[in-house]
Amino acid sequence: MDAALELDQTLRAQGHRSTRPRRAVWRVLAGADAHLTVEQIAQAVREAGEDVDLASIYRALALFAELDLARETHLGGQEAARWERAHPDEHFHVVCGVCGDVDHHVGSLVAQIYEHLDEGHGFEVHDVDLVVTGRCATCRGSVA
Amino acid sequence: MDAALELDQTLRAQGHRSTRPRRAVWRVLAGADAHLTVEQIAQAVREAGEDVDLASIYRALALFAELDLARETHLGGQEAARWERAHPDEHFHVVCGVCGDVDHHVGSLVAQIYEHLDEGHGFEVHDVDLVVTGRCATCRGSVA
DNA sequence: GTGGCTGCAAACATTTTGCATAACT
DNA sequence: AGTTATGCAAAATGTTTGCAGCCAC
Repeated sequence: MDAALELDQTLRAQGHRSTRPRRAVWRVLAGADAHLTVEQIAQAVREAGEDVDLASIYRALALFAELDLARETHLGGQEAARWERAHPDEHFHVVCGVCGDVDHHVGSLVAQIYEHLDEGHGFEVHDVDLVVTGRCATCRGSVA
Repeated sequence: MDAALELDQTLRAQGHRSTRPRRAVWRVLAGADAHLTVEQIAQAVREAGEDVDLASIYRALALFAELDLARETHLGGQEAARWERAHPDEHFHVVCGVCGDVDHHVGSLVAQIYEHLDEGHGFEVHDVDLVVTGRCATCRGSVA
């Protein structure tokens, strides 16, 4: 239970409480391989036998983001936000508009952006949100 | 009236009509230097003496996007969408969280992303949405 | 004249908030 | 016990849609 420990310790270290809803949300987030909407998290929590109110999920996620445990991403336009456990490595998202698949791309691009803005323009970068939409190789091949 | 002509011709070429609301929205979009929310566009249209319903603005913008006349961007999280006239050059947005200023950065980064994904992974890129948040040089200096 | 477009109002989806109660420490 | 966090419900926000009438073609 590595992830569970990380949650408990991080929460306590900042004066927050380790509660059942927070643990339930975290368990889903840490066990998921994909980017989940809040609705999907709610459903996964329900399927795990627990029940957490949507509002509490929102509050838990906001707290996790503040503690750098989770990260919010907006893949499409006004679509619902997606959440994932915070990864130490910088990455960006590649979304296929046909099959809806979301890929992580870890590379030097994000780091390049940091450098470019910091050294070149004196801009202190907090966050880089890079979403690429298009057609993945598989869908590209199957249609034409 | 260069922009006005572009609108009329593009609309007609695709079988759409040149209407008063569409022209009003376009005039604002073409004359603005910044990224406007739909609400801001509505206000600007009103200040210009015309009156266009919000729904019509949404519909006009959706059409403009389809015709590659305008481009939608989501700067923050669940904030309202921002609109700007489509520029031929690829650029990305740099947002200062302190003063709220939004900068355009034209550079090779976006083009690099295209190449990287297309040649390296067979992914056909439709769109690159890159938003960088942080503190601009001015705000960085004034606070310390 | 006709079909696309607009305005209005109502629906929708997502996220936030107020408050009484429950639960963690 | 003392608070902090939760659940519930209601509000806020941004965007979409159905439909009757209007306007560009």
